[in-house]
Amino acid sequence: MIAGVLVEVTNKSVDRIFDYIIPKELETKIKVGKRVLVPFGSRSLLGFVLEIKQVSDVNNLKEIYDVIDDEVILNKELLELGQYLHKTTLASLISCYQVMLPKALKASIKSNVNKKYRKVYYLNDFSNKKITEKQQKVIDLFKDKDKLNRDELKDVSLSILNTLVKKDILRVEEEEVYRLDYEKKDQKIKKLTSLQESCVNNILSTEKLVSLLFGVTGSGKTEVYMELIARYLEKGLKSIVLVPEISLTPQLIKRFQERFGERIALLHSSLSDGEKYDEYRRIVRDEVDIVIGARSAVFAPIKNLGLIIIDECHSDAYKQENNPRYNAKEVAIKRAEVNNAKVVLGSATPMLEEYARSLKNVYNLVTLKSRVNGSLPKVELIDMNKEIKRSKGHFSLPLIKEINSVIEKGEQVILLLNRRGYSSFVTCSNCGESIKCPNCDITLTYHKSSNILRCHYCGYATKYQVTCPSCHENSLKDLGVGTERIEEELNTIFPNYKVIRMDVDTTSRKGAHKKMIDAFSRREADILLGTQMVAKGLDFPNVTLVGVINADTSLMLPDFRSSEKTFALLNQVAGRAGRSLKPGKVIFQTYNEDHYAIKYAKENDYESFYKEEMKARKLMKYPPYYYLVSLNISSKDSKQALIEAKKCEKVCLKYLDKTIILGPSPATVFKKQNIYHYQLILKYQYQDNIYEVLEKLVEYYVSISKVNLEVDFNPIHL
DNA sequence: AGCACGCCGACT
DNA sequence: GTCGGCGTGCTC
Repeated sequence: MIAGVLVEVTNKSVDRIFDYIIPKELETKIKVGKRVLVPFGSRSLLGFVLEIKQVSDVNNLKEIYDVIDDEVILNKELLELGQYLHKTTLASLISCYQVMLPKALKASIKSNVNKKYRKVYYLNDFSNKKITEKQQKVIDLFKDKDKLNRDELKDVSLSILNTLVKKDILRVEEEEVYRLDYEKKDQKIKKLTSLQESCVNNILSTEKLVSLLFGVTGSGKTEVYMELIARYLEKGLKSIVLVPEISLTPQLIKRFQERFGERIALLHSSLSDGEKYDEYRRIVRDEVDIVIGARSAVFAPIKNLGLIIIDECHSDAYKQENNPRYNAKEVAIKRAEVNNAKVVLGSATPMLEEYARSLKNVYNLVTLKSRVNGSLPKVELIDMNKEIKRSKGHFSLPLIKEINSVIEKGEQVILLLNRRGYSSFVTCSNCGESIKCPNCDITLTYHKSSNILRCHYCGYATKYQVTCPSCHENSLKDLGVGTERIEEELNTIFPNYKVIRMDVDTTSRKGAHKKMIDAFSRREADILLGTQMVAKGLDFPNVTLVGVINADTSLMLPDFRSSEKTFALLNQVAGRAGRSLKPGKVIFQTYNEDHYAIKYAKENDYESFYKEEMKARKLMKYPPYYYLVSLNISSKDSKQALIEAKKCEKVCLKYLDKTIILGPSPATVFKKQNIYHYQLILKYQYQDNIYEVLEKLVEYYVSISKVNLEVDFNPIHL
């Protein structure tokens, strides 16, 4: 018998099936979807068995060394889903399979993630054996149990146990354990409002595959999700809940655990590889009813899948920005089709694509217009063009006043620093030069705590010095605003208020995020200052003021979605205020009072924003009116990169007759890790052959090792 | 991707 | 004469 194996090498040139002879002794163990160890050239590699057959076209086959798994890793659905990803993203098939699996189950010879075991002791017959007093005490512990694990025997010294084992009174076995502990939570079920109830019924009764739950912040979308999950469970159907990584807060997890107890699996980046492996195995073993996780949780091989919920469906976090460049929303819809399941998208600010599909009746539109508690907070705009003169640092007088009055009342404040694209960098005030990475074409980011400048692309780091390398004056200054800087300003303006700073730097340590949120909800601080993180999904009833330091920085990005992103961010952060009985207030500081994204965010007027933005998209031929594809052509040799980019343009011009082709132009980051990047943008409405043509093009570049072509369908950024 | 093979320069 | 640079080509 012959096995067709896809090996672990993530290179297009070997991304195909290699045939191997199955040795007799492995014939019963080998199955499609299991991992095997095979000889490959001069090395040994892991690979997935994708087919088992009688004959091969290749002679001189080698033999499979070994089978790795007892159970199948890639079941039928995952096998097909991988093929689907491969076809729709043009990424290598092996990378499509790897992305679906936790590290422990990827085909990788280097992975050392294993099951965790602990010792369990069983009591044997001990009649007519001599037993000391201490030993008897241990035996007494077994009085109504047939086994005890090491934790339950932690008061007993190991030497006593060892003696008992030697005397054959106790028997030891290794027992597999899960690493994650679940605190038992008291069950809480909130009664739904009649509005929420009718949303649930609407979604349950729709014929449509996808429903869009369009609900303002604080309208209780999570309650709707939980009720839907419960109703599906009554039918024996299970659910996957996707949440953007950044919104997957301990608060949210706790709410689900209070409702559904232990039958939840979490798949989430702050878990260790071992913990993820355990959670994955609980899913495979059918020990959970609900999977909650970030993007890749959409691949969770849960049985009897009935419902996939995608919360904050406007978030760009559902798109993977490296290969395979898939979008979890599309995968969810694909899985729902295959499993005869339903998809629920939820957001207060849906992506234009999603709202447009709902208006066209492709999706079932369900609206949840009012808040559970009270009304939406009042938003005030501060025109920083006028206010900057009387401001202290980045804080306008009205914002300072408001912060004071709120904290005097014993209430709390959230401050958002809209930092996108504006991280802290260093510029020479003499010659105007800013410090760039020698390998990549971007400015280095200044990290104050360690006093180094670091490149976010390649990790290059250098010590910060005041001497400018270009004009040799001592004039290098730290510009741009970071949360650290704002924190300092806060400490100067409000020396008596306690501030918690939450950003990538302060939350990277495991559990740090949860600690900060807990501390803030216990009112151990007056102000929570942070980046996007503070805008997403947090629920603090005592927060009555939300301030946005710089509402408009994200408008400046060279990105066709910048208005949409700004609107969504402002809308969300505003939603953090006044979530309980106390009314909330929101202040946006801005230099662009009249921009429609700011104006409609102030009014909380999604529909008007939608109409205005749709006009712009139509005019500029952007989604949802046009589909986009971005091609990235790269090479160590910048000239060759351009030559090949022009070649690609020619091919597109020739075969893609109904497509608008832009470029080639230098990519947003032209030089990255000493490789030069050119970009082509394709825009089309109807172009049936586009996958075929681009697949051919990708194939062609497999054989050209000096040049690389990457294709991104429906890119989020350009 | 790795790793072997192979063909040229600078060293004990 | 040999060590080692990295360009090229192959992996069932």
